[in-house]
Amino acid sequence: MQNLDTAFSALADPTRRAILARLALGEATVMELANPFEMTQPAVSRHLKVLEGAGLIVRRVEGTKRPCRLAPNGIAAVDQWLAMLREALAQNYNRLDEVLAAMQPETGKDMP
Amino acid sequence: MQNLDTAFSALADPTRRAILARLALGEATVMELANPFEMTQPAVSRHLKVLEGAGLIVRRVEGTKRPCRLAPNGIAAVDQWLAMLREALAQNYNRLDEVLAAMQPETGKDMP
DNA sequence: TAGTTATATAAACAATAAATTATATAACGA
DNA sequence: TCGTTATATAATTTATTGTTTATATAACTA
Repeated sequence: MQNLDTAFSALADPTRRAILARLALGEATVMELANPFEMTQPAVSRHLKVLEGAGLIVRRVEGTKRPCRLAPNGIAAVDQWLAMLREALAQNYNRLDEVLAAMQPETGKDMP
Repeated sequence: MQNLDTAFSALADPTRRAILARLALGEATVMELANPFEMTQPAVSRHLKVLEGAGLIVRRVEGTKRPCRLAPNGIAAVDQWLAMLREALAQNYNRLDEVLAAMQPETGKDMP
């Protein structure tokens, strides 16, 4: 699934996660994002393009500025996929529970 | 945070996600994982190494086999980070709610 | 012990990605 | 209109990643 590829690899970069964390506080322009990071403006522009392509942020036009904000449903696909893993882990845990419950409680056996 | 880097970039590869999805059904050896994918065994071994390095899977030794399974808390860090984003989005949504609530309800205006 | 099976590691290569510098576009303000 | 500000794009370089083939290790099996 292409969407998951782009979303996860967008999230894999620490600068992009920092940008998202900044946007969690509210809208910001490209320069407002570029300043705190020791990084050139073109570099930040590219990161924003990646985040936009992954559906994690949206931008509007305000004169010469392009304020960015978090996309409301940006992490939906990622959440859904991870939910599958979580569910599988929970089921495995339950299965382990069953195994432990089914075991004859043989006295004196040391079980880790 | 190094852990998030490795976890997210491990999840960014579709083959590795497919491996995790397979392991969601239960333990599997390297060859059991390699067969369904049209991919050589060394390639799968490398993917498994990446997943193990990211803390997403664990392996045990069973004779000459190395069965893999999902790591119980593998996605904990990822979950936690994404929870931050979700919370931020919810807060932004509440803020929007406040704005809408504070607006004078001018009659006849069409509001989406 | 010899052969086979299961996995890991190394070397090599193509493709991708992140960064920088330099330059383009386009709106604003004097 | 001219200079400045905000952002985007292009070209280039360096680093990383995913893959394959070839080879190594190590445990079963006959």
